[in-house]
Amino acid sequence: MDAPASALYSPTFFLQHGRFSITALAVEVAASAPAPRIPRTKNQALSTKNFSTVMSDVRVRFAPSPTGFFHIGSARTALFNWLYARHTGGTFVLRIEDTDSVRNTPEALQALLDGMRWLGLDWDEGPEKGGEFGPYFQSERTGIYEDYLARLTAAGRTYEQDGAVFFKLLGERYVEFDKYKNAEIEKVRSEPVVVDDAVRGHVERVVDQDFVIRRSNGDFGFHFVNVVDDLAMKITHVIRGEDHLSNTARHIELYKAFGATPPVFAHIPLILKSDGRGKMSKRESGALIEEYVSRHFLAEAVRNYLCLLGWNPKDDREIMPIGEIIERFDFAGINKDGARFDEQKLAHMNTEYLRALPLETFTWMATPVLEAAGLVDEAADEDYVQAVLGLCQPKARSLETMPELVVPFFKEEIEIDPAAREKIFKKGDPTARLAELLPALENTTEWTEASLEAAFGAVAEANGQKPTMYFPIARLAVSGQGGGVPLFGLLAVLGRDRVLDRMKAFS
RNA sequence: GUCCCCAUCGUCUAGUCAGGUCUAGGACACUGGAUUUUCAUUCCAGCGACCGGGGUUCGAAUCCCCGUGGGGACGCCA
Repeated sequence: MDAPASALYSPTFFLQHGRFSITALAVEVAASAPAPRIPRTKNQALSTKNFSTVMSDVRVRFAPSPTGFFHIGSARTALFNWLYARHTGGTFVLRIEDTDSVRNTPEALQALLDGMRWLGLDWDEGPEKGGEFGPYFQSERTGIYEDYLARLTAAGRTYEQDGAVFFKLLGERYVEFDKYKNAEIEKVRSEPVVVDDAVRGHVERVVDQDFVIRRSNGDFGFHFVNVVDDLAMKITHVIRGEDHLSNTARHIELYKAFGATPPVFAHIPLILKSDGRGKMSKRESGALIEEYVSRHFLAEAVRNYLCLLGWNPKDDREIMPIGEIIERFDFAGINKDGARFDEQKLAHMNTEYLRALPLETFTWMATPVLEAAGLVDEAADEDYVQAVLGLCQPKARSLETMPELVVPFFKEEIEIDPAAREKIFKKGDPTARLAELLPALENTTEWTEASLEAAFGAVAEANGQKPTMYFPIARLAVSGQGGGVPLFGLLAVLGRDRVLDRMKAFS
């Protein structure tokens, strides 16, 4: 944060260092939104326009298996691949590993594609998009696998056993008792495979057992199809979770058997549980993208947080427009150790993004949430809604909690919060204060924040009280709550009739 | 059990590759103040870490070794 004094107030400084650049984010979000007040759809695409990239030969892919929901770890892997493609001006391929026909359903695929779109991860080749290296569903690529298998067989690198096809390693064979498998296993003394990982550096591992590339039911195995597809689709960089690091040696053996040069591998750290042991599993709270969609998180915030889970720009920047992240994203900034998932920090980022939104956009996003809560309907006065939300935005923590904040504005029958009520009554009878307030408010000709504030001041003075004496009482009577939006904004927006009625009704 | 990867505040991390500027910086969380005459805003401060032990060196968070701890892989799952 050290900057020469002269640079302190330059726009550049703000853009590079300050939270001020959050305005740029807001603009970005706004730009991605359709015209204000059109109901927000779930799959609002996030704009990634407005930054220049140079085309390159880089080809990366995200290859999920659509077995249910969109896991946060998968999303982060997709995100890193996407970032790298956009950073290099390369191509981002989406390939669906749907070889397991039992677990893969159309709904699962839809959930995945929706999640990708929600996060703004657009793919250049893949489902619904096509491309010259298709098909992009593994279930439709059997012919290709047959061809590649034939090549391996022709080279004498396969054999059949129990109806399955095995990949045959090169090297001297011996039999050993394996404690883990609790059986005698045939092993191979093979040369260590070297992986020059873009994140982890030089890694060596020995593959000492032949492995299945085609199951006895005819399905091709993961290692085989993965390598064949990456080869056939001319993938140049494989960015995936560290759980695949030990598989990589096997994959490289296959590349070598095909006489091909392996792609660059980049193994990214795993996302670990918030507490407890091990990696984040789908059962963990907060593990699924769907959860953030349904809780009305801002996709930009989730994406920004995910970018920082395992990668960082090496300075103290955290909240950044996606264009800046794309510009700065590189393997050098990727960490090696697993990162625990911190929902609180995500929530904080979400709040920051929410507050930075232009009011129009904020209104456009919050309205459906209020509708879902039954507070607002089609007939609602748009100006009133926007006035209310204008009051709320600076105080809002999340869209999810907006309804409880705005209840007094949209429900005629307010409920008095017992705890807040008790706090007030402990300090003396509030109805006496209200009685002092009422005539003054009834006589207030103007109904603005300023005039109301003046009226409160006059009442306080006339009764020898501090104005603060009246504030919490008025708030409780009018909203039923002990906290919330600023008092005079509350009174002004609520309007004279409602305020007076509620004060009179309060007991 | 075997192999691979990793190791800085409670959490995410900067600093490590090219050892000194690190009495270790930032963010979240937490605690305490201030300001906002009310408030779920804002500001400030505090708390708080180099896993342990050996080396190498004038000097180590940074390099080496050994422990320990954490993570992952070892399927006819992907």
